[in-house]
Amino acid sequence: MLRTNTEFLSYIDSLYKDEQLGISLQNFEKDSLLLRQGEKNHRVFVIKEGIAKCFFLEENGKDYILEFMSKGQVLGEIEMIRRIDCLCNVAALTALQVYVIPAATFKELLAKDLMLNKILLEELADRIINTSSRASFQQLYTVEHGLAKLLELQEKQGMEISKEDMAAYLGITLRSLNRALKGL
Amino acid sequence: MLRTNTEFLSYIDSLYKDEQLGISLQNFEKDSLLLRQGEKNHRVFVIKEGIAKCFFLEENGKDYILEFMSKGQVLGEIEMIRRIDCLCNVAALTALQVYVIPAATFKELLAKDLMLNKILLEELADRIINTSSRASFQQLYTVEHGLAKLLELQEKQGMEISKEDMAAYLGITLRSLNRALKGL
DNA sequence: AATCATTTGGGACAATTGTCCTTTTTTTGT
DNA sequence: ACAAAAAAAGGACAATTGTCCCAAATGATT
Repeated sequence: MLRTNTEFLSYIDSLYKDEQLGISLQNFEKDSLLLRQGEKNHRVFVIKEGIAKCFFLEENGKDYILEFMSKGQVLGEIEMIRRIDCLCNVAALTALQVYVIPAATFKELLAKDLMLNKILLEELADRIINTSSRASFQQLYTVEHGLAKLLELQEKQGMEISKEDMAAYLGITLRSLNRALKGL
Repeated sequence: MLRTNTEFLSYIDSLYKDEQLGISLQNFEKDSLLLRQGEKNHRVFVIKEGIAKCFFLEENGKDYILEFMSKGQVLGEIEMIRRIDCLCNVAALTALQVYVIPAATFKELLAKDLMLNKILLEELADRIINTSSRASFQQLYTVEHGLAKLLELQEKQGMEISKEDMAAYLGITLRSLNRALKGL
């Protein structure tokens, strides 16, 4: 649930030293938006420190949190690979330090660097496993099952999530979350 | 919803000619299982003709259909990339003709062929877009919205799906599907 | 300490969905 | 054509979830 990718982090750490590539470090404060759903994007972020959330804002005003991202997670790469506008919003849940890779650099590496390709393939495959397992689980089990799983993960990661975010992660209302919490 | 990938199909078409690679063609009859959730897998399939469904079978006995796959779609690649047992079941909805790529060949290509890497990255990125958008939509909108969208897609693809599969795709019971159909 | 504003939790009712089981329709075999 | 079997549809009730709104708790300000 809190995704990390140490391999990607050390890969990018070493690329950072090569000044040719124009990779920089940037800070975002808590609650700022790194990517805004539907807008153009021209860089790729890799989280060095902190936690972000990726979420859809649906037309009916409801949020759905896809993932919580931490060390070594890439942001904006899907948009770059598929040449589309931002799929979802990405917001900083804590202060963030991120590597920023310019579009040109990322595309060049994609076209030439087998190591990047390998790491990305593994990351995307993993996300598919996660996202699809979760979709299935959330559709076919009760909210209480989903909540129990979420609390377990949260415990294990030692991470605290606001109730609003928990509800958005489960795809339910706050009211239902409160009820489910009682029921445990 | 009915995923295809013409680029992948022509790529594999040309690889097939190289006999060194040991890629073969195989037929599956309607309703047969290509991959069984939880079992080991040692090859990658690419659909040349026909339609398959990927679905989870949850412990409570319910099915959730992830995708309907057709021409040019890869099966088993995630398992190969992440070295895991089959994530879900894959069943033939129509008679199928598929290319079969041995594990060794696929891994070698992964390690050396930038073209394969590129095509796969684009395919996986696209699946993430699909799966996550759908998860969000299904969680945050009513069944009727989801059904309307499904019927629309089905119409557009000129594909017919059994009611049981429609329900499994929407993650609801047959009873609920029938009710929703009335409601339109 | 008192007041106001903001956040958090829950009551009441309506709407949605699941479960179970019966009824209706379709298919199959003779 | 008809009976038997199988598949599909729907009724009735229970459980779950959402909506709307109010009450309690918390926090900031004077």
